[in-house]
Amino acid sequence: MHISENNLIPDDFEVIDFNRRLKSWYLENHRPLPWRETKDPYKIWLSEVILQQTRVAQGLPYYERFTEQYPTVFDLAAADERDVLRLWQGLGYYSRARNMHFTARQVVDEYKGNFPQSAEKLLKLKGLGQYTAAAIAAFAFDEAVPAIDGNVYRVMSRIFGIQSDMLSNEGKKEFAALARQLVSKEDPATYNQAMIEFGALQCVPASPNCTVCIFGDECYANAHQMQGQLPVKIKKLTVKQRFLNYFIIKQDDKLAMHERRGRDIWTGLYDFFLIESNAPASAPDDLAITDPVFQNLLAKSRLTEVLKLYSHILTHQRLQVRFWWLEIPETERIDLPPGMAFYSHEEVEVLPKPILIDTILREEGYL
DNA sequence: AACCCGGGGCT
DNA sequence: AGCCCAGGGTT
Repeated sequence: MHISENNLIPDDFEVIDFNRRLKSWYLENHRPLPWRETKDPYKIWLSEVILQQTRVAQGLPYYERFTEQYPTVFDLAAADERDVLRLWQGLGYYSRARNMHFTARQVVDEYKGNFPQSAEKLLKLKGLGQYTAAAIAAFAFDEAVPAIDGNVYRVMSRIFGIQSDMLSNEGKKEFAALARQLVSKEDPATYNQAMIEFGALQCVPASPNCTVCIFGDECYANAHQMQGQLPVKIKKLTVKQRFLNYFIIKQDDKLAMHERRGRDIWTGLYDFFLIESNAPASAPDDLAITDPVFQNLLAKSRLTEVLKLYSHILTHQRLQVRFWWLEIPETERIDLPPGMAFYSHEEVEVLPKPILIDTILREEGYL
């Protein structure tokens, strides 16, 4: 295959024919998903944010709950962030929910509830990057822009033999240039759905069945048996090991919790009094706690160790977590560490929590 | 450009 | 154990 200088598409490659066959494949093979049954930009936006770095099977129930609880952008804008995060609990990447809530309010306040109708304008909104802006523009407003997600990178790199690093800025530009040439001007909404679905169902990451692929004849990866090498993703990920020691301060069936703030993990979610250590701690003494408030707390409480050690894996961190119960007698008057407050059983249930915190409360029989 | 941000499922 | 997932924000 010869590739001309200003064109990533081989001279003998027919874009119109490619689009026709892709669309035909999509109409026969696509999954019926609820966000494909609507042109409502709000619901499309919601589905796109939920599905960022999240599989359909995992995101689907969340989409159903969100559209029921917040059917319009006005409902989401009127909600408390805490309730939005609670509904998001378990999906991870919680800044997605906080940004979505922020942007819902902006769309209501500045745009009277009407989303901007082009990818260029949508891109200015917080939480919408190149992919999501293009997806909403194409799906809701039929703009002829390519929405390039992980599936699409894979499909393009394999069919056209693009070996640039899809994670580098340079590589992204090359893929974007190719995608602009491919996108259907007649039906960009179906084109984009089809590219994504084709990557999800046919051109899968591992062991694709290329013998039944409609593009098997012209696919570079198939011809060169490079399905396992494409797309090229060069990532430098360092996984940090952390040791978390949680003290669940309990009095009169209430738990002391506080909202996490700052730039660490789980911002906006609630957890317990936490002491991080550089090595595993087998007893509170190992932690060399000098905080007088906590020392007083420890002196007046009954300490119970949770024997099970919890390991929690994040993309970039491996958490080794130990919990202790700190039960304060009902008659004891104590001060909590700064920022912490007691929450009743019912309140603990509805607070947004990291899945790890929710898990241990269930395993300990509290929830 | 590099780093940070969750959780689940599959191989 | 490593990889992937309808990525985006911050610095």
